[in-house]
Amino acid sequence: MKDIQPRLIELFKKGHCTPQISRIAKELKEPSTTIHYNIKRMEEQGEIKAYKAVFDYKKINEGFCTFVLISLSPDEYGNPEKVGKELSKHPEIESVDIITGDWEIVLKVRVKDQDEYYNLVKNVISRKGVEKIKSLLSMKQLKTEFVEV
Amino acid sequence: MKDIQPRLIELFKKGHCTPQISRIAKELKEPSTTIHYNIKRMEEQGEIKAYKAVFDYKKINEGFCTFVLISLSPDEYGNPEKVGKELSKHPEIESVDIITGDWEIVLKVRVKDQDEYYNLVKNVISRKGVEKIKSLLSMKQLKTEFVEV
DNA sequence: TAACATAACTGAATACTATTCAAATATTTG
DNA sequence: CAAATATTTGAATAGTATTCAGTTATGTTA
Repeated sequence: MKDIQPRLIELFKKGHCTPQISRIAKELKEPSTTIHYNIKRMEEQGEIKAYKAVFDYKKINEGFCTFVLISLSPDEYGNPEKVGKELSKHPEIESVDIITGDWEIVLKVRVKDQDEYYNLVKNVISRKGVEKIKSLLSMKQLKTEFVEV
Repeated sequence: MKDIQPRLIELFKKGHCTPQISRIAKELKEPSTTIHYNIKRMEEQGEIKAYKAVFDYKKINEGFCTFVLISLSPDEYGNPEKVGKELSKHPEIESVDIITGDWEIVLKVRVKDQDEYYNLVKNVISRKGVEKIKSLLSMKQLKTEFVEV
């Protein structure tokens, strides 16, 4: 047992996949070289950022999912990008957006359970500049990353 | 000009990609047949749901991104899944979660601009059973679908 | 509108990669 | 501990991406 799976999950979250050119060609009824040409152009122009896997997160022990609304303290209020970029580095955080309204940042977070979530909030999210947070706990996920689950 | 691009985007949002087994094998320094075996098992067990592309959504004219908090009316309050599943069908909606707290459902939505968003709220989101909504507008996306952008 | 330049498309040849298979090794179960 | 099951692996095969050169379409300029 080499414990390949956790390493695969780590790689697949961010990329390590590639388009299925010939299947797309068949489906769109176009020559595969034409599909190839168009895909490569989209990659060069930066329209496509990555090819990655979507998981059944429950099955890979990341079934505890929350949206975290963050309010920044006055001294960091004008600089949400700095805080946001720091948070982006953490693998448990799926998305980081700077938003308008009552809150400055919204995160989507995936961890195993409440205990892990508590630790993440304590050690990562509640950092300098974060004044208040509100967690919306996902009870059930019907669609994620454009994929119905 | 065959206008391949919009068709590619549609396909890539949900799948039509595949793992790069030999590159993963090199990176993990394991035989590619071992990698192949482990990936296929994860697929069979349903741990991997899809292989898909992540876009620079601004560049593909989906730069207007919001989180939509939905409150259901008393008659649909006990049945958020029905409403959520309906909403899941729409290609502009990236994710649908049923949540705890003051709101029942949270969506992540991607459209071109404010006009398109207005139409989506009017024609799709404000349906029977949806009592009140609150939109959090994403000013800047630092990370999405685990990919830093 | 004609001449030119550039971008998009495509078939054939090639290089690369996934997949299959059979055998070896490791792990679990009774 | 024996038997069954799961995992790992190299070699052979099947399948797919990529390259290249030529063609067609589109856009630009005088």
